[in-house]
Amino acid sequence: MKTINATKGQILQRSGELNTKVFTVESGLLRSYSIDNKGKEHIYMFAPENWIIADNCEGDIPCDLYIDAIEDSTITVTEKDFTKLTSDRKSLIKRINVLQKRVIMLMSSSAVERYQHFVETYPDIIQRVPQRMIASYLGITPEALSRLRKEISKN
Amino acid sequence: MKTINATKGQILQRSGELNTKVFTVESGLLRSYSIDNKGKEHIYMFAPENWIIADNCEGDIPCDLYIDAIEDSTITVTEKDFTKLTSDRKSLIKRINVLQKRVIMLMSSSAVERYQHFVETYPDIIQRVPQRMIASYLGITPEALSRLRKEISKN
DNA sequence: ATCACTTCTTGACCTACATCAATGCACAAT
DNA sequence: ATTGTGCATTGATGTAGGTCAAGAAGTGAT
Repeated sequence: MKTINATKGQILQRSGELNTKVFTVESGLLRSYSIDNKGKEHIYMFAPENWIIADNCEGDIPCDLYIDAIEDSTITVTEKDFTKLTSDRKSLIKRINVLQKRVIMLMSSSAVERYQHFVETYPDIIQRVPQRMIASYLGITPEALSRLRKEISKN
Repeated sequence: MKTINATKGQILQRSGELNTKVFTVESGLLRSYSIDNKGKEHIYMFAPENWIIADNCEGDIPCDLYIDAIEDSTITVTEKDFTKLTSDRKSLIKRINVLQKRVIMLMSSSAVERYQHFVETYPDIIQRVPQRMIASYLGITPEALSRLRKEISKN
């Protein structure tokens, strides 16, 4: 654990990095964001004084988020130590990670992409619930899901 | 902590309830969802076997989510006990709660509503970041935010 | 003072998805 | 067999917000 100063615009973490750290903002303002396949930024969160900001991935997994300073900031940086976590806290962090991906997807992916991601991630659920519920989970109407499936099956 | 059986369609928790429980699915399938002001359902999550499902609010706060059974299910029900939580776990749960609200909003609220909610929730952030970043957080373009602010200021 | 740079705004047009309404289809109850 | 009920599909049309392009206004550097 150490304390660093970051100047406005300085990037502290890039998407794809491993063994990312946890940043605690002493003063200033940080943000985390992803960049989609069209190069567009999507802000996941802002972190002013006393907030903690990090990508909620495990150490050996490449992270999804960029983190940079919106203002000149003072930050303490700590290692993630998953070995020290209770299984209980670990599962909370995993849940946060799932939600992080969901938020990013809702902001940056089309209905087709969200559907395909859902099918890959929860193939078993698809078999067990009516389509209108999948639509409701994806944030679209049953009509839209029906049409989009038709479109996908053509290719 | 007790074990119960729920039949398909049975509602286990309604939006607005206090002191909501934590449900662990032994067998079957549950879902949690919110209902927006137009009466439309938005599914927040599915919970098959071995998943835990709950509204991530503190005991004395009215919850946002309905929970019901999509299949006949066997579930263990436990009390939330916030007094027993480490502050560390408490803050993870709070973060999950914030993300829960964000996911629901992204699925069920208009850009105007999301903006107004942001202004109320983070009035300080608004002062410190350029509008285009607010737009990026809300999941809209800077142009859309500009127009929407103009519209709001008329009334 | 001027230039470069960024942000915000505005206009014209476009598109992904919503809404509304009708139809077909499967399965359960009588 | 028939009627009902919920789900999926399809068509026609509507709309929130996106895209692209052009100013306008502020800010810092030289």
